[in-house]
Amino acid sequence: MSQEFQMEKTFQPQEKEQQIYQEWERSGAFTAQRVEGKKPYTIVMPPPNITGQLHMGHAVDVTIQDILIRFHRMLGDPTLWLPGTDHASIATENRIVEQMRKEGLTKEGIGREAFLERAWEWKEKYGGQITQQLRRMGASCDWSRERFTMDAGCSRAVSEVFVKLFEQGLIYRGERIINWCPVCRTALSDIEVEYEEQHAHLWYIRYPAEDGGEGVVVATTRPETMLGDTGVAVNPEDKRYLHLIGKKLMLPLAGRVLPVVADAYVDPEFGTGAVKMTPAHDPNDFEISKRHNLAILRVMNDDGTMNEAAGADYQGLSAMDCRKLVLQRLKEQGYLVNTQDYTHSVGSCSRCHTTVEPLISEQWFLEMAPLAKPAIEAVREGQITFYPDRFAKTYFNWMENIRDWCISRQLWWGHRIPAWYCQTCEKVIVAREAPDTCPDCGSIRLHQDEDVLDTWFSSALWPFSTLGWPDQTEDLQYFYPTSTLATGYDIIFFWVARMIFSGIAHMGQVPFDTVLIHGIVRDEQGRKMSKSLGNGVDPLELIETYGADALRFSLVLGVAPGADMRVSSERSEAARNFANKVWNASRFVLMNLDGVPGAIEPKLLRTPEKWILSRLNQAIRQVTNHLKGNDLGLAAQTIYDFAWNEFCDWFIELSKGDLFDGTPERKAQARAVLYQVLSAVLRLLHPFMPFLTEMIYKQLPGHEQDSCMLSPWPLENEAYSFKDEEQQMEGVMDMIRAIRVVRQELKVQPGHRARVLLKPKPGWAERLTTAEPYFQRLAGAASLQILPPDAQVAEKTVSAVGLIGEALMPLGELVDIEKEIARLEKEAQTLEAEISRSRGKLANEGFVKKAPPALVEAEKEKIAQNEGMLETVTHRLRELRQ
RNA sequence: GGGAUUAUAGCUCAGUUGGCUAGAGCGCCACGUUGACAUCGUGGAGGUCGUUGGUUCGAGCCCAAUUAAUCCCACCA
Repeated sequence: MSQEFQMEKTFQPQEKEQQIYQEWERSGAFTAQRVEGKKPYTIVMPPPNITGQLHMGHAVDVTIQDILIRFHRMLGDPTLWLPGTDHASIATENRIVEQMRKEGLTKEGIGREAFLERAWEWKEKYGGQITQQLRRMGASCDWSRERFTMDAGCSRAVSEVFVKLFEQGLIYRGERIINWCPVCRTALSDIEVEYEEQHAHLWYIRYPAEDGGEGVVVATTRPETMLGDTGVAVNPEDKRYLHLIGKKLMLPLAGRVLPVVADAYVDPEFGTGAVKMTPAHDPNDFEISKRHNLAILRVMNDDGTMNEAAGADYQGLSAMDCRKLVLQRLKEQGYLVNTQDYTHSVGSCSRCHTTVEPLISEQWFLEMAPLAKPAIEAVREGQITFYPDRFAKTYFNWMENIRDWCISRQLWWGHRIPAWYCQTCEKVIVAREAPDTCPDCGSIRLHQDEDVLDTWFSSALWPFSTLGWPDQTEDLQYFYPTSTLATGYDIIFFWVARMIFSGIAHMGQVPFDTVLIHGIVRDEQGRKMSKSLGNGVDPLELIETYGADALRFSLVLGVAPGADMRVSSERSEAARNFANKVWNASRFVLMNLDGVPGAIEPKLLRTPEKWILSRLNQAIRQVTNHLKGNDLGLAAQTIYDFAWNEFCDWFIELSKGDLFDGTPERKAQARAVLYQVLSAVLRLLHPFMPFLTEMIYKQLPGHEQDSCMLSPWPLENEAYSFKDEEQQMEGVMDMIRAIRVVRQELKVQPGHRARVLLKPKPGWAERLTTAEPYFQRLAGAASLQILPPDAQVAEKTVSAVGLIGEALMPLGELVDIEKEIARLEKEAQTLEAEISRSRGKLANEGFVKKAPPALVEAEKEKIAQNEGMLETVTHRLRELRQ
């Protein structure tokens, strides 16, 4: 062991991780370089909101992207991972309002300008916090290119797009029924509304005829809206109501006169077959009313209270209070004819969970159909691939039924809509820069629209706005379109779909070729993590306890693409244990090296060395292919298995003989192989566990000045493909396992060393001439003696039967004949069952004729092996029974 | 109402174009301080891959039906 050797006995991630990250960042290695003629690998990071803390969703996002980025960096691709943050208009504004409320302040009280100042202060404070936390995860992104959705460049892109779409007629302003959140006091888009089933009532109310006749009974879930009714609709085919069509009804409480109209939309089977029309507060009523020219009467204020039009008795009441009063009055006056329990879904604001009110309002909309069409085609034609591909269906399903997007928000924090209204001539001016005068009348009395844009309007431009668009920057030309977009399935609609149509519309090219979708993180009980449940697991805490590498590894190992995952401390613990295993294997190798090992001499290699090198080749191939195929879980599993089961459990143990007691020549080869395999393992593992691997890599003799992150990805080496040695090792390992089983079943003390007399199958004797140390080290053998096939052993022995022959161990008084017979009988049974299974397969003509020849051969081989073992076992049994 | 997903060891989950004598981690049982690691080692028990049909030489994997659970979308008052 060298003097300066210094590795702790267990892996202690906490101390070193941040230091390593700082070194990486300082070195400039994250900064992307454009290399002409070389295809770059680019990811734009889904920008986390500046509202707060890193959560598990970010942790998954970041881990997946960082794995891909580090992999491609090591492959030698020019690699850009562009980070940034999102202003998160409504989420941030709510948080600031909340903060102000605690100080006794209101938005309106301090005014727009002061509010925006506070918002920018917030951004400075918390925007930096989350990017620091991304660093804790090990995210190797290019901070020199960090962007913010509201920085000058991104804002310019937003204006540019808005103006362009307006000029194309795709952005328009209009009065429509929108989803209104009375608490956030803003319009919402359809996907910002979450629906859930609620137990409610269906109230049946009589609307008498104008002349005092019976009229009709209507059913409603929202009786308070009757104050805004302007008609009643029935189905034109409905015989019950034919006589009323065109007649007038009297609206109870309000006393207004309502026309009865006929519209095919009305389902005669539902309720009473007569529907009250509240065009200002229901999207269907709005549509029907437009067809029949019914009046539109809005009875609710922006804060969810009833307005003047609702009537003096109701003005100022909340919708709920109004409902109670309306029902009471209807009851008193005899109009309420029935009340039914009823379950229906009610929409709530995805931000504050207040019930949204559909109401008519003048807003800005983006017409979707013309944008959606090419975006659907692009995915259909394969310009973009979804992984797993089923999410393409989700995408199609949404895009094919898409409705216009309400893009204006009655908020202050965000991109202010670049529209100005002339207060003299009422012209609407949409422009990139604030105009001085009205182009029509020359007036200088211009007023900018008060609203801001939906946060996702700017996110939709992220893949190109961050690269400098609308300028044709070198970055934009080189890095666009980007490569992979990794995100959770919960934001396919919010973000992925919108980036796709925006990229096509403004860049003429799709924004990325691959969409890698992951699931959401759940708690140990499988529940969604949420603030209200308080079941969120803090990734930073896990980093503190287990290290960032363990957290990262636990988020990909054993996780199928697109599948939800549960976090549990067991998972992190398992990953931490693996990190420790790698640490200790490295520690062992480093302890036993003496400077930089010499080259591997293929001619001097022994079987286990050829075996591990050959197996390494396969591991490299599999990990590489899995990573290229976006199967991160399988890639992680492959490294895990190779490093732990093959390298640690077998190879390191097998190398000890040479390392401790070998000739100088043998020692040198053992060192060289250990060094080479360890180096490859570290590099294969680096994308998953960057800190650990970097720490160890720098300790490898000869690599003190190198970075694992920047070292080349391991390649398969044809010269190290040794099929025969792999087979040999399989045989040896099988024999060793067989001996271990026998020893444990007979309860042989581990310290009790037994002579092993091995009767090999034909062809194996000469391959086992140097195997003694392996049996000594791993099978508790005192010695290994190879017997001729016909040798008679006089001593009382137990027998372990393996693929390559029979191992006899004189265990003296330990041998319990009865036990031994029982054990062998069981073994014989297993073998017989297996042989008959194989026979059955081969007896099947179809199998022999149609299955691949290699498979048929393998089956025959199995029979031969199993028969050989069975023969040995039965022979042995005969001897014992004598 | 439409679409999708899941159902594999006690628990949590892998299983890439059908070839599996079905794996891992945790848990369980037994043994273990042999010069990297008890955050470890060795061995073991434990599954008719939800159910029923079908395609195929061959099905955990493909098809159909069925049961159960979950999720998303949808304007039925």
